[in-house]
Amino acid sequence: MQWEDKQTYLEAGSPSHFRFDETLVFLKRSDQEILHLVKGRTVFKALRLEDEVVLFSITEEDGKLYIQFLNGKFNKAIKDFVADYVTKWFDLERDVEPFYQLAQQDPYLKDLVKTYSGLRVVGIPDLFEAFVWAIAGQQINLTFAYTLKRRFVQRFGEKLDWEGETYWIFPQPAVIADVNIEIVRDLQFSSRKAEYVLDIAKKMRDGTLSLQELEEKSYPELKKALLSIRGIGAWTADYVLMKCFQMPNAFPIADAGIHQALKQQLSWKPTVEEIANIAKNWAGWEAYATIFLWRSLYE
DNA sequence: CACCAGGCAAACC
DNA sequence: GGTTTGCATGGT
Repeated sequence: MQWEDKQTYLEAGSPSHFRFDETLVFLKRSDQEILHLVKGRTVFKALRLEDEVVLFSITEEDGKLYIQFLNGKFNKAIKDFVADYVTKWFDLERDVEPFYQLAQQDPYLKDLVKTYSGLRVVGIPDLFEAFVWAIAGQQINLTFAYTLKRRFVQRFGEKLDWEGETYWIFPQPAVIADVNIEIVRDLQFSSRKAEYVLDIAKKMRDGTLSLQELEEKSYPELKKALLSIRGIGAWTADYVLMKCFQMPNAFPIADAGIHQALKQQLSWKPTVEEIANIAKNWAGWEAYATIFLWRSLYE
């Protein structure tokens, strides 16, 4: 992904099989989302890197993507960081042509890839955020999961006020590592989930768990490493591999949403074995099959 | 009022 | 060892 430096903004050609408007649909799916703001066809987001907070926007026009820096901070380190973040966030670097090839021949995907053509994985590049979101969302409905995330961010995160809007930034592990667990429980995290989140925050603060170290590993090694962490089971491991590590073969097969989406096509609820069988045809692209199935659930 | 949600670990046979 | 249970609350 080549982002061209235009001083106060970056520009890149929109990749093929990418529809910015599908990304926007995903980003707008909850009105409780406070980690970004969508206005019209533009996304606004704030990020912290070291000792600076950067506010930027992303939009698309005439087949080109633009990242605009809004609060006067755009040195090279910031530009590189934000360009990398956005590239991962929207999975822009992936050649998804092979997925479309197989999906067009697949009975469960062929209509979906036509209807939602250009949909990509919208990731969670921040590892700690990915863990917290996945753990918070275990075994509860998405509405309540968003409520938990919003409370967590508003209680522990930092914010940037800019031209009448508030931009929240997800808290760093070091902040969460030292909070009283009772405060997290008061946000209506279960005791277990609060423990998981604090354990992970401590590991990340202490450096015994880090993105750099994990990035070196292959899929099976990485999954094994994640499964050894308390609170991370098979579903969460694959969810994080898909959303943070951008692994197209990650597949949270026990996911309730996958089961529900396939149930609508089959008119009965498939077992995990039946899904594994169906998914043989998706080899290497299970994460992409998953997001199209999820997409079919919100009309 | 049941039962299910983008599950998991600990307790229990 | 495989199976059951508690967690938290909102939606249907």
